[in-house]
Amino acid sequence: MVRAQVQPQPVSPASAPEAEFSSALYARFFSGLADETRLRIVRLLLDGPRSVGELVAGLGIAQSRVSNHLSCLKWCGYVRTQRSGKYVIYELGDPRIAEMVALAQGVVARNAAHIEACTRLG
Amino acid sequence: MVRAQVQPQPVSPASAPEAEFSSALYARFFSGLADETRLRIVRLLLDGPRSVGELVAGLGIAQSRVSNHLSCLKWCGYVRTQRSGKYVIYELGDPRIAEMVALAQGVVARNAAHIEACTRLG
DNA sequence: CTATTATATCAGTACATTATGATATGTCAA
DNA sequence: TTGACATATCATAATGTACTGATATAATAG
Repeated sequence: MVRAQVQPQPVSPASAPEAEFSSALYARFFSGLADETRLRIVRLLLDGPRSVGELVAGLGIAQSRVSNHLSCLKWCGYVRTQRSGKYVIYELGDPRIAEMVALAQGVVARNAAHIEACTRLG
Repeated sequence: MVRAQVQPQPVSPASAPEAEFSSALYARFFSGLADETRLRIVRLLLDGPRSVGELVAGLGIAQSRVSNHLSCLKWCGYVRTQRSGKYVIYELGDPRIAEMVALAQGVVARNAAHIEACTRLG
């Protein structure tokens, strides 16, 4: 990730025709949560909107790294932004994100040992 | 992915202590769905249990490739297996998987254009 | 306008994941 | 047994993604 050449652009509302299921699209979407840093960001945002600086502080990693991941999350619709003076405030883009994380929590809890031992991913 | 050296092993039931949230673990879990092939497999299994051969036929890709992805999905708890003679039958490992996919559907539909245009993932 | 702080972008490199093809293992039927 | 089919594993090559550090853009204060 993190090869940002283009900026996320606002998409005209309701432009998506109830998406006939494209696995490639969904895979890309889930990739948004398939990274530890991005997941930590989403977790922080579950508690409410945060500026980039607050996220950088909360995560304890380089600003450019955070910014790149935020950009990625924005593309996928996980977050949206709003400028406030010289700050940019990020917040979750959809209430269903929280639900997805909650559901995952149940499945992960049931399989934590397995997942931990997995030799392929992450 | 697909560097299988070890076999998924059964985990003692209820061995996970309601998981204090580990982002690394969750990221790994979501990685399970962050691949087009694996998502196609999950979709096929939404319709019911399938043998490996049926999945290979349905996907139209190499058997070893399917097998590797299945192994991956098994680690993460997305699927479970059951041998039936010389066949191995795969089925979804948890009803919450279907819910997660359904939720994602809503968010993706809302952001399809964005995600499609994303230059980083997938 | 200039300096300062906040955020975003990018090239290069390091690293991780995926696909392929060959081969191994398991099951059954004859 | 042996042969045939079903599934799993693995090494290697190809590809994709993440991190770093430098720099660019944006907004504000002085």
